[in-house]
Amino acid sequence: MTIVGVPAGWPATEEEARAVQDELRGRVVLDEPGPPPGAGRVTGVDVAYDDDLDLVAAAAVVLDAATLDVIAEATAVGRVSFPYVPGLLAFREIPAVLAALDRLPGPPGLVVCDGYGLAHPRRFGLASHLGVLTDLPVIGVAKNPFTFTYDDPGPARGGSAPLMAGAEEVGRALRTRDGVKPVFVSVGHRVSLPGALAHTLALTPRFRLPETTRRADALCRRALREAVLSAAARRPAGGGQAPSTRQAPTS
DNA sequence: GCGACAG
DNA sequence: ATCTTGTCGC
Repeated sequence: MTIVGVPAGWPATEEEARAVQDELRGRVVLDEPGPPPGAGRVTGVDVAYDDDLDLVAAAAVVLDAATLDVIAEATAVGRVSFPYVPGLLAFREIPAVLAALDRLPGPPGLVVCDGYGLAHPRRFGLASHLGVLTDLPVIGVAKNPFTFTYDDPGPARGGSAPLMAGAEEVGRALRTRDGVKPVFVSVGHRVSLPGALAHTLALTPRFRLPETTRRADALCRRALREAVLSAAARRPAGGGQAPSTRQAPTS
């Protein structure tokens, strides 16, 4: 199995990463409504990690937007490309996600990712970054409010309230199921906020989280397990093979 | 300065 | 994200 390396020139420090965000931020497109919900394709992307083995596994799962049936899926396993730093999540996830998207047999349509887009300290979260690099329509659906504030939406599915960064609305807290904690939706690239909300509701007929993220989450965990197992199998230590009897290094 | 902080 | 047992409910 091929292991995706860290791209040449990938930021190595937080300063470099922030500079990249500042440079790419201007390429985000916010004046397009995006594809209509409930038609065409919707693709979920997600990533799982094994920090000990320095492995990251990404998955992309394409659904028929009308039926939510799986049309296609792809995975990629790579080297961890950046530590987790709040505000710099994209640098940790994007190389593997791009590799998984590349391996899809057809076009992804709208992409839904875990995390944020516009709702970001520098207004350039994962969903925006992925959108700029692929020019695909992308939205972000996060499970936590990050540093933002919001008033509780109405208790019924469909209720929403502004997600605020100070006095600026950067997304919405959206109740996708009656009486269940909201999710946090923000625009990534080439999709309007109402469009992002409509897509999120279309993807949550049964569960709090979009069907896209659920499928992608399950697939990337599976891919990571298999990568960890095959890595262990290639080494004597935990792979069930005879222990190595090498000479201790003489200093 | 300290704490909080998507995944 | 990930580490983790049992438990409540459809």
